[in-house]
Amino acid sequence: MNARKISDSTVRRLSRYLRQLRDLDQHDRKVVSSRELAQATGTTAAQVRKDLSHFGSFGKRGQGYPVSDLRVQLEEILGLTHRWNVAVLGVGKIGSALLGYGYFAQRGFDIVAAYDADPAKTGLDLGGVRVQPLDALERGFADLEISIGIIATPPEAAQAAATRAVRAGASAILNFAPIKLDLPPGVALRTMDMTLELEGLCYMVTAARGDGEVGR
Amino acid sequence: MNARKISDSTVRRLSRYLRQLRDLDQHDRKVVSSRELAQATGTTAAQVRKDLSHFGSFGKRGQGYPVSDLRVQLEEILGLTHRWNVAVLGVGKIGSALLGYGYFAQRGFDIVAAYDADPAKTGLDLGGVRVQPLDALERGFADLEISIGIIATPPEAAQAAATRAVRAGASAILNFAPIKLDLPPGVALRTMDMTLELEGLCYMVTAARGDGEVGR
DNA sequence: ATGTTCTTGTGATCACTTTCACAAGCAGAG
DNA sequence: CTCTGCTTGTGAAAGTGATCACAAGAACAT
Repeated sequence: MNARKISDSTVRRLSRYLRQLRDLDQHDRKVVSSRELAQATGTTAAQVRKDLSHFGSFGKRGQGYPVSDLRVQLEEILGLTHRWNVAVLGVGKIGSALLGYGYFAQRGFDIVAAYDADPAKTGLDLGGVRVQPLDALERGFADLEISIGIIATPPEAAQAAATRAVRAGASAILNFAPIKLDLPPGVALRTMDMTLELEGLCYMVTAARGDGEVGR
Repeated sequence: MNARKISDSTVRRLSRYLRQLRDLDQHDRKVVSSRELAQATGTTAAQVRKDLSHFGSFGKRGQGYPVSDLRVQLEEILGLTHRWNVAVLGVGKIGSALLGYGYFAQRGFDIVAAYDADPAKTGLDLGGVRVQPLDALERGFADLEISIGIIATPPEAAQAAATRAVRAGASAILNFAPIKLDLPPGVALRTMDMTLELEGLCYMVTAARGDGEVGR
């Protein structure tokens, strides 16, 4: 078990499986087949089995997978057995929306700090978190054991903010700024680029005209 | 030129090239090499050339690519020669943040309508757009020629909202709700799932402990 | 004209993912 | 105990995307 290199797309699917499993578990379903899991998450049964097989053998032939056990296993694999402390850097439109976004806490992510370069924002209480000046970042990351930084600054400030967060101890960055971030190796990075996605949609719509089909 | 099926990842990269080209163009750079474009967007020179070669032959050997021409070509390929009208469905934390997000307009996307099921929100003015009840959706999509719907409702309402938007004429959906949407074929879909990305980061961080490296 | 230097465009190759197909195994009925 | 129906786990095959490597130009200097 425990294979070497698991692809990004596999990890994403694992997350989706977990989401579905939590739901099934809450409804007291005991067992689920790869087929059903696949249908609910938009993939194929074979893909589900391959994905899981990278980490072990969790199912029973002829029966399926035990919902509760598999849920726990996936939580362990994904590193979700404990809660994670998160900081938001940049409290503009996006940043403050994230501070009020309830689903993070529900899924084990606690936003415990918020920082902004604008002194006018210092002290603001947003969703129970008080906005602090950037200079409080190092102390905050250390004291609160923050391991994930969410970059929600304007693009110009994003690189500096990310670098600073990493130096202060962040081991992962979720970036909402529409730029490429350079981070030291060993730091995990995911970028959510909204205009990029919108442009992707435009391509699909435009390319579909005259053509037959459009993406999945 | 104009190949059959262009992969999602290629389209994403094209968007990044375009972003860089717009920047270079504004700074009056005339020519750029695949190497430089690659470096700025986080890929390789060969990849840049392959990506572009799917659509034609835009460069000059020994010289590079003409910045302004290539910019226009990419805008045409991606379908960004005209502006796009967008509607936001669901005006909670995320929805209202999007209404105030300036970079959309800057990149050619105009949010021209916002809808919410909650009557208490009807009439609110957010970033210059007045929130309307869901029942005004069909009229709005038709009158304003809205082709992209952004789903920012709670997960329970997302599928219904998306279906309704599509029936009202949307040809693309950008989904912020953490669920799998089922849409008729021919409708383009991209999902931005924040908790999914956070969980991906957790995996990387967790898997890295004991192991050597962590994903890019 | 010729040579030098540079960079594109692209077939070939390589690496990685997904899909296929089926033996292995479990449960329940007869 | 054996037979039947069902589902997992997995090697092999197919498919897809990324990388390599190099011939084909383009500009400029001599």
